[in-house]
Formats: sequence, structure tokens, C-alpha cells
Amino acid sequence: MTKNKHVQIRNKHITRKRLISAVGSLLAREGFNGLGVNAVAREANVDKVLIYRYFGGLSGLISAYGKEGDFWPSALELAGGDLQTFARCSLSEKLSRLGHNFIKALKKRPVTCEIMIWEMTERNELTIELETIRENSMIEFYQMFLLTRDNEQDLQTVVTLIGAAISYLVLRSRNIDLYGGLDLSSDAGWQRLEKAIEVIIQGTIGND
Amino acid sequence: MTKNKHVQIRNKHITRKRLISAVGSLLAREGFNGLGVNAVAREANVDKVLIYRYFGGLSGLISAYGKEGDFWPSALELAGGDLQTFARCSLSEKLSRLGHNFIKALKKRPVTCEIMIWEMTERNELTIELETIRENSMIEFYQMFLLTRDNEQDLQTVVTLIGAAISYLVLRSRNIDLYGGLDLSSDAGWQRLEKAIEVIIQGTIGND
DNA sequence: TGACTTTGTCACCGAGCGGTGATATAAGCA
DNA sequence: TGCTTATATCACCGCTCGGTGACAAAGTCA
Repeated sequence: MTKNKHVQIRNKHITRKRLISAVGSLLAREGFNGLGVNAVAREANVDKVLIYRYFGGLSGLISAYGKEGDFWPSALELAGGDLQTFARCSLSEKLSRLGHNFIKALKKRPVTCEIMIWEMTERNELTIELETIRENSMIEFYQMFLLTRDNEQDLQTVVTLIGAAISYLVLRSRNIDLYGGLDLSSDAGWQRLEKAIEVIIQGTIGND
Repeated sequence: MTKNKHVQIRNKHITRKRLISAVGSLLAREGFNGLGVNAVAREANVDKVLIYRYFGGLSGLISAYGKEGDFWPSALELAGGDLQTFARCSLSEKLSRLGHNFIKALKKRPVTCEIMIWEMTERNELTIELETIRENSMIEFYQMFLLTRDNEQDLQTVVTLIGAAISYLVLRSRNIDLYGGLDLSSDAGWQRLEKAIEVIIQGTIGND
């Protein structure tokens, strides 16, 4: 173990970036439990006092991190990469793709998963900020593609419910394989789930 | 603040119970983050060394706690208090009641909610034990009331999905009011949700 | 060059943590 | 009564935590 703090370059900008990205890697590796001033400074290989100098403290650093991340899938990603093709699909096809893409998007964002769990245990700068981002993104998506007709509140709630279920199952699957007879560690299990989502969608809105 | 450790009665059984119940109240009040040897001992007003003597450590104490709790709703509770009436209902009526009762059961078990979140962040004696209890309970319930016909795998998955959604929304509602346009802090929001569940059930299995 | 600012290092604080060995004291029994 | 044992307390260890003030060294500019 070489102690290379002594050769630290002197560049505020780079140091800030190192700290911010340390938050990300630490969050991905250890979860929000391991997120402290000492740990972040260690991870960034930077003195912890700089966290106070540059960000006013850990919460400032965390919210700086929150502003730079690709935490939540964009409408584009949820639509599957091509908005126009998506817009031309039938409603049931749209919803089916939405479910599929949402599962994929969540699975490949371990930090987002970590934060979603965090949101359930406490409220702080980051979780509040992320909550706002997500809520806006969801509403925007609804308005863009799904709720063309009015008084379709039930449909919106069904979609929200499916989204909640997906969120829960993805979050659980990170530590626990089995849920209600569903094997969340296998592709087959997730296919069964997507199938069920399609059944729900078909049953709820028909072939529209 | 009186320091009443000195008048502590000398009764192993009672002391054990005090420690075990301290785990429960601490879990309910502070969540699993505040659950440490010192904190539990303080809460029980007992010296922490007794945790090691009587339970071999915190994990032993926690798993002793896990064996004594009413964490997971029984089949009876999920059925609504009367198994025979429930058994006579139509399938869709059963599922609808199941959803309603599951929401109620979860809402009134803050410690269970805490543990469910805990399960998503790490695996330890308690979470593994609780996971087993719940999984068995769910399977048992399926077999008892829902899966009379074979090859109804889709239906089981739909039910699991609804259960997952309920779990997620109840857990979130403890810290966050809004989700996908759904107001989780109001009865109206939950009624909207139950309505959506009914829509899903009707759409999936008809009036059977 | 010398003065001043910016950037990074270091040493230290009090507090809380998990964990343990020595000790006090109440209970039970001869 | 005295002896033993079960039960509970206390003092202390090493560690990490969040946080701060003093200082070193590089950069900047006159």
C-alpha cells in the first residue's frame, strides 16, 4: 500500500470531481450505510476536510452528486430508444414495452436501486431531490404517451401499480431470490412476470 | 433521570424478555439503523454484557426476537377473520378481499415494514428467518385458497405482482406521500388503489 | 524577489461503537 | 450462619465516526 496523498495534484475542479464520483462508487459498492465523511474521503483518496471546504459538508456533496447522475431512465429509454415508433404502437403494446424497458432500466442502475431503498428508510437532501426528479419524470411520461383520453384514472393507477411491483421485485431480487414462488434470480422468473404484466394489460384495456 | 440499574432484579428470564422486547421497540422507533448492542442494552435498561451472556451476541438476540413475533399476517387474518366465509366466496371476491386485508395487515405492522426494508439491504439471521416464514406463509395461502385449478400459473404470478405492489407502496408511504400521482397519505389514494386491484382481477379472471 | 491566495495535509477532539475481564451482590442451599 | 453460584455492574480496550484548527506547499501576481 503506497501512501500517495503527498503527490496529490492541486486542482480544485478535479478534486471536486473525485469526491463526487467517490460517492457514486461507494454507494454502488457498500450501499447507503457505508456513506460517511471518512469513507468518502478515503474512497476519493482525498482529505476529508476538503468535503467541508468544497461542499459545506457531506449533504452538500451528496446533493452535488444528485445533480450529476443518470439515475432515472429518460422517457426515451422507457420507450425503447425510438419515440416515434413507440408513439405509433397500440396502447397495450406501449404498456407492455414500458414494463419490459422499466425492468431493464432498473436492473442496470444499482445506485438508483440503492437510493430507492434509502428513500424508504429516511428523508434527506438526496432522497428528496431524487424523489422530485422521478415523480416529475413519471408524470411527464404519463402525459406524453398514456393518458390521451381523460377519465382514465383507473388505467393510470394500474400502470402505477405495475411500476410499484416491478420496483419492489427488482429491489428484492438483489438480495433475495424467491418471492411468492417467483424465482427472481432466473430469466424464466422474469419472463413469467412480464407475461403476467401482459395478462393484466390485456385484461384491463383489451386490445386498444 | 434516575439511574435505576442498581435496583435491577436478578431474574434471568425477565431480563431476557426485557432485552427481546427492547429489540422490538427500538426497531419500531429507530429502524434497523439504530439497532446496536449499546442501543438495545440502553433501551432495555440492562447492561450490554448480558446480551453476550444470554444470547451469545446481538445476532442471537435478534433471532430470538424473530422467533417470538407476530410479524406476518396469518392466513386467517388475510382471509378477513373467517376462513369458512372466505372459502365460499368467488375467486375474484377472494382476491379482492385478500388485497384489502393485506394492505391493512401491513399498515398495522410497522416493525414488519422495517424488516422488509432491511431484507432489501442485507442478509442476516433475522432477515433470512423472516424470509422463510413469509415465503412459507404465502405458498401455504396460495395452496389453501387460490390454486384449486392447475396450470393457473399466470394467475398466481398476477397475485404475487399485486402483493409486491402493495408491499412497495405501503413501505414507501411511510416516508413519501406521492407516487406516480397516487397520494399515499390519503384514504382516497388507497381506495383508488384498491379499485385498480379490482379492475385487474376482473380483467384477469372474469367473474369466476 | 516577496506577499498573498488557493489547495492540500496533518494532528487532534469528543463521542459512540462492539467487545471483554474483573468485580460486586443477590439468591439458594448446607 | 457461612459458602457457592447465578446474576448484574463497572471499567476499560481499540476502533471509527463527524468535525475542526494549525500548518505546509504550490500558484499567482506585484
